[in-house]
Amino acid sequence: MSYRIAKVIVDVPSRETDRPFDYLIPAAMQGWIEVGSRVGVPFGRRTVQGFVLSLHEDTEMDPQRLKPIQELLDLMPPLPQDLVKLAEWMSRKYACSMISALQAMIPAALKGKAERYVTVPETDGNQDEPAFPGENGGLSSPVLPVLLTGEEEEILAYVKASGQVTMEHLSKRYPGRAGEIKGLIGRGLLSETQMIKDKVRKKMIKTVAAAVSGEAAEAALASFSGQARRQKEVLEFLLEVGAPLSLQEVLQTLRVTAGTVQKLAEKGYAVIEETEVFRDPYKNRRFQGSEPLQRTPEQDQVYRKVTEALSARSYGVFLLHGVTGSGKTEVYLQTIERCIALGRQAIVLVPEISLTPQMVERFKGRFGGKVAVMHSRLSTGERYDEWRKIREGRVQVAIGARSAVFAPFADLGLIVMDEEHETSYKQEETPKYHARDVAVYRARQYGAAVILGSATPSLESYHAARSQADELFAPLLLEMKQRPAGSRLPGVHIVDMREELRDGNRSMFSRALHAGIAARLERGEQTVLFLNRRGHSTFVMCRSCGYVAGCPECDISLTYHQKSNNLRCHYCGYAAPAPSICPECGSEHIRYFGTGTQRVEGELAKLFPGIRVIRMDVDTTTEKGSHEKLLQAFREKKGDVLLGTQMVAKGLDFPEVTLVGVIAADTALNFPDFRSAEKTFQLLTQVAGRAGRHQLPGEVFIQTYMPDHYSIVHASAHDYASFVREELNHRKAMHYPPYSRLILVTLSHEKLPVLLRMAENFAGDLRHKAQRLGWYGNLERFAAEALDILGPVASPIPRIKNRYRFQCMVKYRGALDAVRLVRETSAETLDQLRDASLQISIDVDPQMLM
DNA sequence: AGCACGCCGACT
DNA sequence: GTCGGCGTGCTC
Repeated sequence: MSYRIAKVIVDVPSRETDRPFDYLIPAAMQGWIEVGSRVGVPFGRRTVQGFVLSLHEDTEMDPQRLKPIQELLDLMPPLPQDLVKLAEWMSRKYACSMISALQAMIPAALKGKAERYVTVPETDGNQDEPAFPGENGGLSSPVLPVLLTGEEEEILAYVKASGQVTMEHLSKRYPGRAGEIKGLIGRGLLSETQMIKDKVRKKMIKTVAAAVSGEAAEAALASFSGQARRQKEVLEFLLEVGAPLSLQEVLQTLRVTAGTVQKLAEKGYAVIEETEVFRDPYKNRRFQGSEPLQRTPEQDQVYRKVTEALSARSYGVFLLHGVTGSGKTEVYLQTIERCIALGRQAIVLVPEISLTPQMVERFKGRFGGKVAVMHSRLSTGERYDEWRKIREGRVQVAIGARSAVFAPFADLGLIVMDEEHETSYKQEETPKYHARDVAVYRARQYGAAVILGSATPSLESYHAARSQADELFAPLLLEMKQRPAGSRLPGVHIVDMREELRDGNRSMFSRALHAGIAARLERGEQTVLFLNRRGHSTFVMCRSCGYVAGCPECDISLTYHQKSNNLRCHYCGYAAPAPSICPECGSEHIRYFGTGTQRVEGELAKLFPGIRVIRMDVDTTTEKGSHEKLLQAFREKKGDVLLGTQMVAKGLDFPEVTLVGVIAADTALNFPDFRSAEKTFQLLTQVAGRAGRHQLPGEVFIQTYMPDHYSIVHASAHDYASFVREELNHRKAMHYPPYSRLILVTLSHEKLPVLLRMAENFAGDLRHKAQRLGWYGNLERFAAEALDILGPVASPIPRIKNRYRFQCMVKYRGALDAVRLVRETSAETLDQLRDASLQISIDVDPQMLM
């Protein structure tokens, strides 16, 4: 049986090309082309990269019209078959194109682009067979006495002399002569070929090894006269080592030249080979080994449940609700160990922000060379190599952020998702997937286990575990409530800032927090101060007229960057120098409202002269490694206070921190997002978990203007269950997730009035269709299957990059295929309106409503 | 997305 | 007269 046809998804990001195209498989590629292969195919008048979706013996197309696959780009298909299936599922679930789903699964290094080459065709016999009958060559002019201009002669001669030239190089050498080059190609005097070129090559090094041994080696050594002393030395060295060495290394150690080694190789005494090497981002790091700890009874119970599923090779999702400090990581490590012992592989997902060197250290320490790390700070080449280690089965564990969920293991056994509730698991760009959903789907494919770990599980996961309503996603709830001996949850005090103000304290520190910091300074203990970044952006405002510097292309205020003294838009990248007088009224009272953290830092310096503050925010952590350096400094007690945003709340463990202060707990609460209470609760619980993890008892102060808000009250009591009960009641009443599902549709256009009309049009169509299906408007009646459409309304950021934005929110419940409805309606709208400026973006299960 | 074809304005 | 503007249509 032979497959002659391959269905290929081409790398052309457009709605019309988001379907498979049929290609012939050339005889020479038979058996090499597989599902998941990356190929170069002719597409229109150019060559593009594509992925093989499936293989067939036949085609529904006219076989005459099919073109053959031009090249196979990798020996091993970059995508195993299961990932191709996953991509199909993703494109349905998230309304994204197949190519964007496939692209998300492979490292950027494999996003090849065609490069054009020009050669002089061989003209020995003057009747050139056209490469593809029926192609442009069909009518090719018989070889007439051609008249060439001097310019053309020159180009022709140059190409002939060089053999093969890239088009890029040629047009650089002959600027403005594109017409001539095209003409030559058109007349068949030059021929053009295209080949896909990868972004990165495999890194190759030369190695040397002795090619002789034993008696032959003795004889070889003896054969050297006094002339070739250096060669003899090299051979002696190689024989002594007895294994291949990098050429570089040999040259450096023996202080010889490459020529010497070359000579030795020519005599047949040594072999020089090209070997590929893996770029190792952790090459110069040593990791301290670690041994499994004795499991506590709680840890043991979790361990047993998960490993049972592992041994049975049965799909299972486990929601591990463990309080901060209950030892979740140790459970992960031990279950992974078991997974590896069973001959299977594991993926560890962590939020980008907590993928710190400490985290990597723990896994490298336990599993050493069995671990590949996928970090966003790696270079394209490094990422590619870590990925290849996974694909080629050289490692058993992959640890990384969101995209590591696609790690191409052959027999995936376990996926651990730490801090399961984090919003960073949802990708905000296309494909807008949620790593949790992808993890669950993959686990079903492989009969694998998923551990979702968190001290504050997302309401979606928790509710799914409690209700067991969803057959596919019904996690088993496992709890770890105990902290290890010797550490207790800290006492949490809520400070009512309204009262402070009433009593005449206008500072950002309450009297209690102030006293707390003072006491720590005296005792030489450390403090962590946390400031919610939201609502504390660094905008520029004129104090006399109220002017705020905004982006001319986006309806958003510009952010002040201290380093470059300019203003930038973080949506479109617009930058302008910071003004010293107000452009509106000319006043000099224009002020840069520094980051919240800068202001807090200033105030601390005023209140506690000589205090050493380590500030961690976007300004101080942009440089590579600065994050780690600041934490290291704090650990070495080079600072009294660690002051920062989100990033100080994540999994940090400092023995000498006995005080944690939250400057303003409610900034996030005032956000118009139905998850704001949940986010606040999660954040406060995280932060509160930072104090007193070791021998010293800890204390937490939460400053707020809403001391009675349930998210604050329950966080301060470390009471997840009560918070969830209350929050779920709200969600139910409002028909918000987990009692409904959401799809956010954003329409954008250059012209506001046009957009308005089109958005109304779209929403109207959507309503009609939903009505016809009998889905529409039943949400309020608590029907099992119901759908509602809100909007269109202006998006929270009404204009980005000079494009206006309106959005519709689809809320639905039950097993309706609402995504399909939205996708089809959006396609119809685009087809009917035929307005190139209109864009429709679909976000399924949106996390950010802002 | 490209890349070509096709039909109307300001220039040697 | 033509060089070149970008509308629109297609890609196995």
